[in-house]
Amino acid sequence: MSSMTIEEVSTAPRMRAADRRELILEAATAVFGAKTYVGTTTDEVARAAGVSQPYVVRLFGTKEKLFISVIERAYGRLLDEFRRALPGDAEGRSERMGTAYTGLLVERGMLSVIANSTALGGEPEIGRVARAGFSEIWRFVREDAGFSAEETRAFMAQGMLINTIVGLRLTGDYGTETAATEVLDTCFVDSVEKARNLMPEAGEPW
Amino acid sequence: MSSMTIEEVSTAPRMRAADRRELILEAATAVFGAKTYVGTTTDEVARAAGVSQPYVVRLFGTKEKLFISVIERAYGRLLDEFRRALPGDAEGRSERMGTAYTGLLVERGMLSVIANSTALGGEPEIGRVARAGFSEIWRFVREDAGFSAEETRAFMAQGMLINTIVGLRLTGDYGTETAATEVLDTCFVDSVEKARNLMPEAGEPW
DNA sequence: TCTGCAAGTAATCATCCGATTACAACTCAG
DNA sequence: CTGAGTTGTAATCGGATGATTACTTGCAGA
Repeated sequence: MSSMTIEEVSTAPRMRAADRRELILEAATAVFGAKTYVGTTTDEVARAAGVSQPYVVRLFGTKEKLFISVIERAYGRLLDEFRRALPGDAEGRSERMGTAYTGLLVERGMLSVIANSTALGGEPEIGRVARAGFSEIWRFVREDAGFSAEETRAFMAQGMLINTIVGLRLTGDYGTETAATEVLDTCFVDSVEKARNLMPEAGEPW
Repeated sequence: MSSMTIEEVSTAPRMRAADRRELILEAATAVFGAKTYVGTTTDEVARAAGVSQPYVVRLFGTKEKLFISVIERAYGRLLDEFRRALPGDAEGRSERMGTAYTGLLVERGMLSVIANSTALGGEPEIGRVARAGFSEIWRFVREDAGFSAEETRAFMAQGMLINTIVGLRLTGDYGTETAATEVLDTCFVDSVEKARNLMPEAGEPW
């Protein structure tokens, strides 16, 4: 009674669990994308989402289940964007889908999470989900977009090269290093600047 | 004196440090390749190499420095193989180099380690080495092998797709799943069986 | 032969991290 | 208005892991 203690806002503002889940998934995508699955702690995800670490674990069960939700959501978003890129002349389809892919860079960690998932085939649970995601994309490109097998191979390969550019943080070397300059120039013919602005820099995570 | 205790061979057979280093690098490549950089413990590497964990740390300083040695060695081996694939008619060069790349699968973890390194551009030290490795390969393909920029892009992209096939453990789904079957058929036209035999299976690491 | 360095280990430490438990506060149906 | 379910946190635990320390053993050259 003698002293009035300041009421600290120690808890996050109330929110329905479904909304909180989505918010955590968004934050988790950014953190997992920047630091890989194994390299990320549930506490970092929690802090990025503005909640406590135990709450993240309780909402998703385990870190592994959280990551599975993250990559399922990422492949889902990718399919959404590809679907939106379908309408229009068939010749421009590949380019529109490529633009849709790099456009996902604005959603932090989205591409990196997909790239990371393709390295985790050895993990029993995560591997199954990652293979399913890859297969679904392949099937979409092949059937819904109507690419030939060879066209699909080339398209997917190009996507994996873009993942590498992002993962390696090659944009920082553009202009000063030959390989980085050329790979960016050939991958993003006349949209290099736009692509560079969307990508993470070399100085650490994202 | 009353009891004769069995002399346990508790220490590894003596070896010169340089040889031991190479032996550890080989084991580390396999383990890092199977479980990623962050997911691997120095103790696992030590056991795979048949030495104690502290000795691994002492020989390389830190886990990070060990991994850097591993990826430098991997890019070096890759360049060796590419060099050996150069001689001969120019039209077959791309195919010979592709074969050289998949041939590296026999050296456990080699390709996976390279793939993993391309996701670690955010790590200050490792990122620098990984970017240098990528640049060196690009430069070789471009200058020594004489590919055009566009040919180089396509060649590298194809390599990244192969990394994905390995990382996802797609070979296990060959024949039962359409996407896996098609991607393997298009990537390894008439050498699918050979490639499958070299690749890790889905059931965990390698 | 002996001695000094190189090769190697056992034991241990401090830290980190995912998970569990127990509790607090908000909200809304009856 | 109340009480029960939902949203959320603080505290803490046990196991793992990278690194350090202190020690042992083998070997080659003076």
